[in-house]
Amino acid sequence: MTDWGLPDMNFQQLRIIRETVRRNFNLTEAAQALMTSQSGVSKHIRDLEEELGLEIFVRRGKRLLGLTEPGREVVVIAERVLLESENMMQVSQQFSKSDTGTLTIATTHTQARYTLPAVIAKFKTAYPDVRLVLHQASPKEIAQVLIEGSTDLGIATDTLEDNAGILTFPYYTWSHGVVVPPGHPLLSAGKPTLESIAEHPVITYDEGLTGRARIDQAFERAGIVPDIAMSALDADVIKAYVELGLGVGIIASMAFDPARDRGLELIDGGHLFEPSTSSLAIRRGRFLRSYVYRFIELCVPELTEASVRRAEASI
Amino acid sequence: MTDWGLPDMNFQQLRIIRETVRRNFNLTEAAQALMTSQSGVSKHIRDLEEELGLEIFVRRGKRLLGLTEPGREVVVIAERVLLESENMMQVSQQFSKSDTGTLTIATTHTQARYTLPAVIAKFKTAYPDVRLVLHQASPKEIAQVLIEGSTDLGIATDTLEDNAGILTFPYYTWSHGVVVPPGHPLLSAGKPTLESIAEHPVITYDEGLTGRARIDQAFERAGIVPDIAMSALDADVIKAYVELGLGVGIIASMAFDPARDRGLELIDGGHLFEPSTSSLAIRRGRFLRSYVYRFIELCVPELTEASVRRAEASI
DNA sequence: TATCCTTACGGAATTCGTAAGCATG
DNA sequence: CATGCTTACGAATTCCGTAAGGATA
Repeated sequence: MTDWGLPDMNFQQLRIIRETVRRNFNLTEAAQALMTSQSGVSKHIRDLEEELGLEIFVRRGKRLLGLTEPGREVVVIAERVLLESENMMQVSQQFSKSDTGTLTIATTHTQARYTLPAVIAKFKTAYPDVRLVLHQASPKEIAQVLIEGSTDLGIATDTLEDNAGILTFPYYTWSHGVVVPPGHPLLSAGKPTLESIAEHPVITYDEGLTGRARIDQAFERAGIVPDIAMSALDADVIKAYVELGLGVGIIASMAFDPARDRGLELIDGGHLFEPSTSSLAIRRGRFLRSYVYRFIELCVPELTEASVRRAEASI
Repeated sequence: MTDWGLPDMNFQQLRIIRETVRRNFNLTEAAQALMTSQSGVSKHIRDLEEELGLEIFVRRGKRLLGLTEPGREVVVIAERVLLESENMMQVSQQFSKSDTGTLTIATTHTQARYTLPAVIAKFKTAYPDVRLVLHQASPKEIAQVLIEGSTDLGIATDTLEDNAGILTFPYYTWSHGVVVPPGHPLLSAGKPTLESIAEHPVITYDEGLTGRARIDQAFERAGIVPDIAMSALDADVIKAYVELGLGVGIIASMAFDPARDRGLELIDGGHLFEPSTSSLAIRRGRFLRSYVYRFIELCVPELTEASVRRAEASI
């Protein structure tokens, strides 16, 4: 080419440096993720560096170790470019196939199992041709797939990372409850207290999940150290062990279904634990198909497309 | 290629649709502007349309007439992508050659001739290796080259178009003055009034230039219809004709230099005309080399890089 | 030694541009 | 009929992937 100074990078190069960063500077992995060859990846990086006239990556010998100072800036811009290019595809499909496509939701077990089914049922009848992908993940993973751009919507209770690229909206507020087998002493002593609960082994969520922080907080404030006999990733597991008599369970109250969970009793815990709020989360700057907004509206009627867009526009 | 759904557009395609819009949908011109062939342009557009699965341009037969509804969206995104890709080049040069490069300023005659020389002199000593390009243009053209991205900084007095993509900062405030040949009757009658001025033929700026609106406004409010004997693009021309005795001139007062303009006298007009404000303007979202910020600071010391960036970040 | 990056090189795919064909005003 | 867009097709360029070479932990 004639060195005319026009930018001559290409999208593949940008994808490659983005992926290289995501894969911790392992070109082999990056190549696999992009379904291409290492050699191509290597060359593309060198070409881009040459074109920009600087080194993007810090190298020791032949290994890539990290980003240089300018490299950090370059990657940030590359991510913006790629985000917009993906938006372009989305916008196009919005027009060409407005009610078909894929809605990808990353969420925790609790939401997927107890909250979303009703919403999803409604959504499916309204948009039968939208393929729904439910990606079950931890809050941290949810934040990651959001910023990566592989997910439209994240739904979780706990910290969706205070990442500037992620925008959250309150979904609904709930509190924990206590589940016990029928005939359990806690059922006959009036409203249970933290103290009375702590007399039994406790089974609840793993750390960082479904408001576990609220539970720890409550006991800590009361100066009580409960005997956490077991912790699990989801309420179904907890309930199963409570049913076996291994202890009392503390779960999100919406995870209790009187009809299904006949072998258990739920005691409201609103007076014991701070309420938790589950949130909807989207990637700032990502174009969302109109049905994504419809889905959000099904979750929270006040969250119209206009209001979400407005929130995104503000800092 | 395997139709894997990954975006497979390239920058050239985006440049082409952007340029096609700018050239009023004339592919021949767009091709020339991008230094490539019409056929390539034509094919690239069709390829992109096929990839996106929609028509970007409205066609009648073989002529392109405008943008389709989705086309408008696509072009907006394309412009963002290209803006960012250009930013990437800028950022790179910022690092690789921090104090060399080009500063492109689009401005009107008045600024170029009377205000900027002092600033530019200072700038040149501070940044001897920065090439300075002064693009003299009308306010409307200035707005255009700013949004096009071919200019770093715009400086003008009059409406820099209320384009959302352009960010303006007040530069300095000034008012018009009246220039007359020595011995002119206006010099001996105390402070001139609009009435007394209107007794003579008036020579001033063309419409839309250098605060001409303020002049018209003043006369109109006073219910006076001046005899605009001649209008010109710049003060030098006006002064020349005033010197020939064709009338009294109304010019920006900073365009009068007592040392140079010995054949004329300036009468202050601050009591007659509303003051005008000249502005600095930049393209929102465009990365500016650090020396551009230094230049702005030379113009208005309070306008530091940080404050400009802050203004840009806010809506 | 196993992993990982770079370079070399041949083949595939894309892009480009000339030229001819055709539509529009 | 002059301008402008499209298509065709050969040439130039770029991109890709295999394979070999060399560096690193």
